Amino acid sequence: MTGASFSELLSNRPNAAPLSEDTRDWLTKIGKPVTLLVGDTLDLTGVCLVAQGTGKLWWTLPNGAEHICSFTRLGSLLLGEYEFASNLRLSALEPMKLIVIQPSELVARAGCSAARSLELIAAAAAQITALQVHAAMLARMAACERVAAFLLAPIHDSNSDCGDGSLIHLPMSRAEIGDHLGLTIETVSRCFSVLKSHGFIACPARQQVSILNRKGLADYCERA
Amino acid sequence: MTGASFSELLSNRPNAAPLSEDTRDWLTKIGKPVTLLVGDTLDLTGVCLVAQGTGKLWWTLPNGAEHICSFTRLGSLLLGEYEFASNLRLSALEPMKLIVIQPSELVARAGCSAARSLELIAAAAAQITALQVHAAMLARMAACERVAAFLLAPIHDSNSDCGDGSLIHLPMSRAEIGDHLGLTIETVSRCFSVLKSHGFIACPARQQVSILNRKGLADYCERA
DNA sequence: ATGCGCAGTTGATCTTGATCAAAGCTTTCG
DNA sequence: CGAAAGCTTTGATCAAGATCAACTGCGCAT
Repeated sequence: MTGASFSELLSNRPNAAPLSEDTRDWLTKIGKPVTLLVGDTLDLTGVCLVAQGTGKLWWTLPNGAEHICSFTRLGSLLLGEYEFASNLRLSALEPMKLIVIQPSELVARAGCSAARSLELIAAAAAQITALQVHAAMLARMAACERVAAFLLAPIHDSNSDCGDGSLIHLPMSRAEIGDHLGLTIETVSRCFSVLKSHGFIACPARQQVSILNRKGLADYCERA
Repeated sequence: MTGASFSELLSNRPNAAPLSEDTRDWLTKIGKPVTLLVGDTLDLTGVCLVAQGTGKLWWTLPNGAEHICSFTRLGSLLLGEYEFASNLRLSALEPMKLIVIQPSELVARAGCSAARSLELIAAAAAQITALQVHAAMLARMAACERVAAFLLAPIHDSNSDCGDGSLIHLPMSRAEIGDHLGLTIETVSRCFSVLKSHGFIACPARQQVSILNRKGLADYCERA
């Protein structure tokens, strides 16, 4: 028997937490605003809400290599630093606006709102699911399939209609895509070429990808 | 520059959530007890607290292969199913006792206890960190290093002193270890042989591993 | 006790992706 | 406009791990 399709699971990959307007406002009020320019890096020391721009969440491995845990997008709630010192850093790939909330503030100001806290739990649970899917992808999918899945991730859909012909802006380099997917620059590039040769995508310009056949891309992922 | 050591990060890998006695009692009260025999499988439909035994948390990939997200241990709080239907299943590797809590119950019964909710958030954040480390491991570490890291994971330390000479009981098969680490049965077996030949471990009996040189194992992981 | 069956180990070969190397493009800056 | 630097792409080779296959050893049941 087979399980849920990857594309189905991937579409549940919002590290953009499904927070309500109310909770976003609340977090914005109790947190401190931070602005990052492209290339700026912030050592995360607490929970962080992304109010604008795309960034990469990464840490340095013992051997000095960089591993990108995830790319953030508008609305992402970064919870990984809630209480551990895992050396996570956030670097801006586009100009970013953040709200940084110290966990202690979260506790002190939560007051009596259980509903609000439970919304945060739901957001965290969504991230757990997303990370489980990502781990399965790293463990099981071939290189090109990972790249295909990466292109289908909703993180890219912010400004597009998500259908065939939609144009995706990729603010990250091939190296960064590789660092996220566990591949080298060269392999990522070759995978793009393969997906192009299948007619699934086109690369009209640097950092831009056009999805020519979304269904084809999705099916391609399913082989894993 | 190099980041935190893997073994350091791995030691932060409690999918055993650091829940307080009070919160565990509360969850036990609002949840429903479930008993699993070895081999029994439960479709997870909510949050789940592990009160006894070890299990595997897994789902089926589109191609029919099994991917094991994690092995649970005493005290694990399984949150991944909080609101998504990601087809996660829990199978018992040892006799298990569980407390299954419906998310709706969690909301309805949380009452006014913000502190309690925030403790759940902390538990979720710990899992997020653990999953990020696991993803980095899958993306970057070589086969033998992954197996070494797996043996060092605190999940195995329940009944041992954690020092050199400590004996670990592994209730899972080579195939299951491979399904968790993204490796085949054969590769896992070969890695065990390599670690034995280095004098890091010994396998006195089926499903048992003796850690002869914990420091050596840890250093071995750091090469990644 | 004998034999069957399964988990684990070991060996040989093949494939995928990493590594090493070189050549195109783009963007930037003088 | 032109040179330089940085991405990206493509090619050739190599190595780690998958795959295919055989064998070992232990547990269990007849």
